[in-house]
Amino acid sequence: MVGIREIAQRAGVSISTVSYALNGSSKITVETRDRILAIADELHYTPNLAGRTLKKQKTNIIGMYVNGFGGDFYSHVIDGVAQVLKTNHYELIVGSGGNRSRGFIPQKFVDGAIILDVNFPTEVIQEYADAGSKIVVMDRELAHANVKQVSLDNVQGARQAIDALAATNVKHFVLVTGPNDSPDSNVRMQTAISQVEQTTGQSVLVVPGDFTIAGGRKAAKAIIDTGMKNVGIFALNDELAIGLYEGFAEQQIIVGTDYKIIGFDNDLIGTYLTPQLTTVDYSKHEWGEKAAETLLAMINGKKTQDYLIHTRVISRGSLGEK
Amino acid sequence: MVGIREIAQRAGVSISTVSYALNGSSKITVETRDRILAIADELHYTPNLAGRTLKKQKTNIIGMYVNGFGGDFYSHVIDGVAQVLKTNHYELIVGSGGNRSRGFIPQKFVDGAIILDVNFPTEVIQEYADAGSKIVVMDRELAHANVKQVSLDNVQGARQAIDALAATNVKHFVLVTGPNDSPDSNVRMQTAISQVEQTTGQSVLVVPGDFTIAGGRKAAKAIIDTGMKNVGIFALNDELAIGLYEGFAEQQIIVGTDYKIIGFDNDLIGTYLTPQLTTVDYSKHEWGEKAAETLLAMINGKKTQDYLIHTRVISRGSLGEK
DNA sequence: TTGTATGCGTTATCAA
DNA sequence: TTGATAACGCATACAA
Repeated sequence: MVGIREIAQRAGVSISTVSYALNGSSKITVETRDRILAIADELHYTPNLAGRTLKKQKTNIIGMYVNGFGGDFYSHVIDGVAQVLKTNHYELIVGSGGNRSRGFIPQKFVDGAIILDVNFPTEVIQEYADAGSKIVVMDRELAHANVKQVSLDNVQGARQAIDALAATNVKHFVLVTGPNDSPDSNVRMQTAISQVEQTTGQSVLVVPGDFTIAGGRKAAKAIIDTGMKNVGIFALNDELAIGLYEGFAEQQIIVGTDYKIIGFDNDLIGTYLTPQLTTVDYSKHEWGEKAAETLLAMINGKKTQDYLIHTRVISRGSLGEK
Repeated sequence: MVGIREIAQRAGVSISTVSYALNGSSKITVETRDRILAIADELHYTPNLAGRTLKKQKTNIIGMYVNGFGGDFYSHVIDGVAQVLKTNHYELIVGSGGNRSRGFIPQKFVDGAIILDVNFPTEVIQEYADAGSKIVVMDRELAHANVKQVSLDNVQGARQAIDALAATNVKHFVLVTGPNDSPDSNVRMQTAISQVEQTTGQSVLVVPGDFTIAGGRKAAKAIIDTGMKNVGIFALNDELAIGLYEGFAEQQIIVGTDYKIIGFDNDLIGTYLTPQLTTVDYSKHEWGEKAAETLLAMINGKKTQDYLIHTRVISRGSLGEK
């Protein structure tokens, strides 16, 4: 490992002079600086991160924690985060699936963290925040001086979904939900239920799901078994909707007439279904951007506030449109 | 930041005693150890990574570099890597899209790196390896003492694809390729061409693509324009195949009769096409596992060799199978 | 069994 | 303009 010591020796100067040269200080002459830089280059010198971090107590690295990398979703969120960090000269590292790299947060190896992983326990986040780490959460509510939220506007999205369904004059409303412990699922569900009651006066049938394709398939069977016709289904995410399609297809039922479906998330696969899936969309990229911007503001001691990402319906055909 | 110094003070011992206690050394009495650990726990002590790294010259962190997180692909590979690392008590950090975090490699912040990103320049890898970093490449050939390859058996896969097409007695063979500078594309193409010549004696039409859906759509137009019928198309990846489906669909052409298609990669979306896409499959998870195992072996100074991931055809319908 | 002292690579303060 | 030196947090050889 070649360090500033070796460079200093070769250049016949002290290590502090080398440090000045490498950091572009104006305290030394241009000649010495150039000479030192040339030697550093020749030796393929790269500063040691651990040493620098130890001294500076700052890494310029942000940690992002996600649930997994599957599907099209995280890709766009991470891209949004990465873009903002890049222009602000921060590094991004991504940890997934509850591996121990979350330890980077209390160890201060990351200057801040962005969390989009329901499996990351809230108590742990709280503990880290107590210890002084700056954190942005994208998937829960958490009031803490060192934590800010950048969340999806699930309320708006659920209302839009119900309104779109109601506009097709369906007779029955069905909700296919996510897991019980998912805040996203619960907010969407509660909002949808009250929205149906307020705007149509009708009641709602709730079919429990789990945000997976398999769950949607099971839900389809349950819905068929009720014998109801002209039903509008709000699948609380697109994976459930995909499962519904599959479940209905097994019974030769085409979506869009007796069963109208609207999803949530605008998953790419929805565009490959027949008919294409109508869904609640939002900018995943923007979501990531805002999370990163908020975190950087916190780190730099600027004022910030929680942020909501707005939603909109993309009409594609699964409500029988066109 | 609470460090061993503060713990030592509270416990009325020296910092080395604290260090021994924290590292479970048997040099100290059980009582002092427990007492120290209790205090550490009470103060919410977390070891500082930079300090420890500086001393140990080892981080137990592996860096993985991918092209992006889009789609279903990287998810499985990363899972495979993560699983092996976890059981061996290594951390995984993932960098994507040419961000500067690749600097972690020469800075020795990662003990080794796994690269699956064609945009990661080979010269840079070589330079890092020259400087002593251990690296596993999954997407290119690179002979170097500090670099091992864990690659897809593109030759086997391409042969299997051509054989499957040939078995349907197509008259014409068409290849839709990836970018010129993609080793995957080039190996598959060259193998496919010679396989067609050797087994059928026929010649091959090559339509340049770029591994994207848009590229596939364009290729579909080009193929239709030739006026050929009964043609077997080997799309060098599934995204191209998806684009082909779309391009054919625009002309009301259903895949599987005049145009038979086989893809490569077994992308999830292929199962949502009609007919479902027949494709060359391989275990993405195993690919990741082998890469991680190889890297760990290198780090631990064990003997290793390059590894090939084998392939197989999954028959689903786009060759006109039932 | 515990303490003292040194060094990992870097930055930064102070003195020359 | 440059150099000597301390400090960051931790691990460990050696002394007590």
